[in-house]
Amino acid sequence: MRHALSIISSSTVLPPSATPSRHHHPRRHSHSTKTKPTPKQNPKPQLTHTSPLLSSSRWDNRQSLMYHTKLASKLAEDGRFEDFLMIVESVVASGVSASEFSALLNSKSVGSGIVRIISERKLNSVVEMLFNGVRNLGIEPVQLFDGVAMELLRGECQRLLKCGEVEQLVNLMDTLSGFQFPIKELVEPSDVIKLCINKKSPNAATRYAQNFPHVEILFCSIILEFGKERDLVSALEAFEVSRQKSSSPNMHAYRAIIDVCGLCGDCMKSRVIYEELLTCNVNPNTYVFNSLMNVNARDLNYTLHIYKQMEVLADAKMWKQALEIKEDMVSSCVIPDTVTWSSLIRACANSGLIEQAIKLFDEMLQAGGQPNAQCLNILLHSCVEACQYDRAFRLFQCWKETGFQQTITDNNPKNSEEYVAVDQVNKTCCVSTTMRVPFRPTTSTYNILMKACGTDYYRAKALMGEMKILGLSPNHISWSILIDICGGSGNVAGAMHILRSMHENGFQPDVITYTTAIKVCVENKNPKLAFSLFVEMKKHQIKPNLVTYNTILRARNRYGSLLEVQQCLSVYQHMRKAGYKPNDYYLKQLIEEWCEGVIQNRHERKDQVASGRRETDFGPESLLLEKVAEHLQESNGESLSIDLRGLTKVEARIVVLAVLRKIKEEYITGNSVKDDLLIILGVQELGARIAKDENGGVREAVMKLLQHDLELQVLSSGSATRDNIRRDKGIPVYPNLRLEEVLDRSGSSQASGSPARRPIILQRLRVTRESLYHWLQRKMHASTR
DNA sequence: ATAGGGTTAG
Repeated sequence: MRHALSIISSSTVLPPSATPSRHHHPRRHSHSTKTKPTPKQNPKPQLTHTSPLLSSSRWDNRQSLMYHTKLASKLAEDGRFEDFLMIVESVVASGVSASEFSALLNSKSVGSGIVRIISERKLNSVVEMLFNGVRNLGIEPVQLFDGVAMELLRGECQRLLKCGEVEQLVNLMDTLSGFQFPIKELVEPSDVIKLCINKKSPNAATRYAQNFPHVEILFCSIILEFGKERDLVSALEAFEVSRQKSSSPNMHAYRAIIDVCGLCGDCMKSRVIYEELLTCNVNPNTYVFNSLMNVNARDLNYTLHIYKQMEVLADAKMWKQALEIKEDMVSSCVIPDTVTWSSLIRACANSGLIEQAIKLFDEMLQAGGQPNAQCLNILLHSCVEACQYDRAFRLFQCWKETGFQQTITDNNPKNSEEYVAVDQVNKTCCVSTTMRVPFRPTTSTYNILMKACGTDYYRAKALMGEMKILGLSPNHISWSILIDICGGSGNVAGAMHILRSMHENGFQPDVITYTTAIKVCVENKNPKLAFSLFVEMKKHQIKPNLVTYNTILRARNRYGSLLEVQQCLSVYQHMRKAGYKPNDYYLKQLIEEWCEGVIQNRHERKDQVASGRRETDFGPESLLLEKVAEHLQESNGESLSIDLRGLTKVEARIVVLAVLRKIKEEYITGNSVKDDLLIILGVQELGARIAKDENGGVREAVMKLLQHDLELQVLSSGSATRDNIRRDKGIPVYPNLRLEEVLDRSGSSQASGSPARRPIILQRLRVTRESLYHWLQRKMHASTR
């Protein structure tokens, strides 16, 4: 075999006819008797990989393709993936499209090969090698698995689960998910996690959890599950991983581990964790506090101490407790300081309680508190958050006029006498000790006020001028806001102008600035400009973040051209490469809409879309989008074949429509249809009965779309179409590597004992070039009317 | 210890 392979790797390629027929496996002949071997038409051997056997006869090509397909399948079945890859590689190198060849492969063989490797515990490195290999050739590993192969793999995973082979199972999941393999379909995630818990393996549990988008939630449940088992050590280990893996502190995880400390009777540990949280400068939320106090309920002193800390760390929804504390303080004649007042006000403001916040501010003044700019800014910001822009400006006006040396009011100036009167009373009530010093607005104040301008660009601009008069300098935040407002008023050009003028003012736009500008373009339906900004920011070494990606992909409106959809898909792919989890939901919707645009009677379709069937009918994540991306790539223009395997019927429809839309776009730009359109539905052994539901109704759905909706002429594949497989492309031939040789030397019992294997045929459809042409004609005609 | 810009569906 080594010898054979060394010949393979040499560059000399001979046509199959050069292979002595006695070396062929007899079974193979029994299937090829239909066509008599034609005499050598072209005895000249092909010498390089780069010039495939285009001149060889049709018979030779088909014959040798089938031969290599069988050989590859056999090698895979024996788990000899290195040799397998070599075959696939050479077939692809000869010009056969990778996906078409993979469709021919007996996926059951590939599946059982992998399963065998798994059982031999050699799995990870081998599977990884195989998957990387096929991926380099342009085949997604998942394509190697059809229903039967998946079933085999699933069976093996279930066995590992039953036998409690945690490490092996999780290793496998890790490897597979690295290749976008739908691992959820192999074993129930909760079962795997349960097994990890039972085996006391937090490491395996967290490793597995990281394969899922909702990893934070899974981490929490792992921590809690260990807690239920009273296994604090494992829970802590899982918590540690969750802390390392999440970019920002996950309060849910903190709460979970504190609860678990309680469950396991180690309240001191919970305190340590809390202290750690504080040293990271993180504000725990109410839930964390509640749990902490519950766990430490027996130690009243500590609980009280915690309770006191809460009043500084006032967070959202904590206003109630905060107010209670304030009451306590006031009733015990303790006057809170400015920071405490500010925190109290923020607690209310964050909960959207502006009335309460303003009331608190009033109280603060009455109690002799010394307000400062931050405090006012908090108040102003809460008005802006609640869209009470007028109020924000009135408050600011009041600030400018009085400097808050007396009680403020944001009500009508008419009532101010009344308030002054109240103030007088207050002044006499409170021991008038503190002198109130007026304080100046800051850049932040103006930034907040600019936000309060809504879409009034000129007002915002005037504020920026006022800022300068006061000796304050606008910062990059001010500029970002100005861009946002200008764009919000529909003035994209103006927004771009501001972006450019930032440089002159000495400011570098940052991620947020660019994201804002991109948002402006997207909202004003200028995706082209949005993409150019996206390119520009990357050129300036500014890394887009999740918000940036979401913003540019968010454009919900219909994308006009093929180019725009291609750009969109490429952003999507970049995003995944950058390690962000894209929200497929939007993009799927966008792609679907774009594709459905090919159909004329859109009103009819809209109802169908509105009926809400689509959410339920999508297969493994990202397979659809990758498929569409693959088919819309410009380089793909020549080969008109669509591989629908692995897709649901809804997805299959979208992919077919995408290709049709691409054909249409190209037709408009002057490129007419060059060939029939091939649609690969799946593989099937010759003579085997087609199970109706095997392909989930994909065939029916696609037929309905093509024939009924679009009135295209569709030819179904039978055994007759086998002759057409790659009739125009060459197949490499390696006379020294023979199927029988593989069978003989592999020593596999299946090899000699198995019944004759049937040749595999592609189940596929062919849409004729003529009918596509007519369809385009009809469309053009309809659109000019 | 307190403040300001871009986002997130079901």
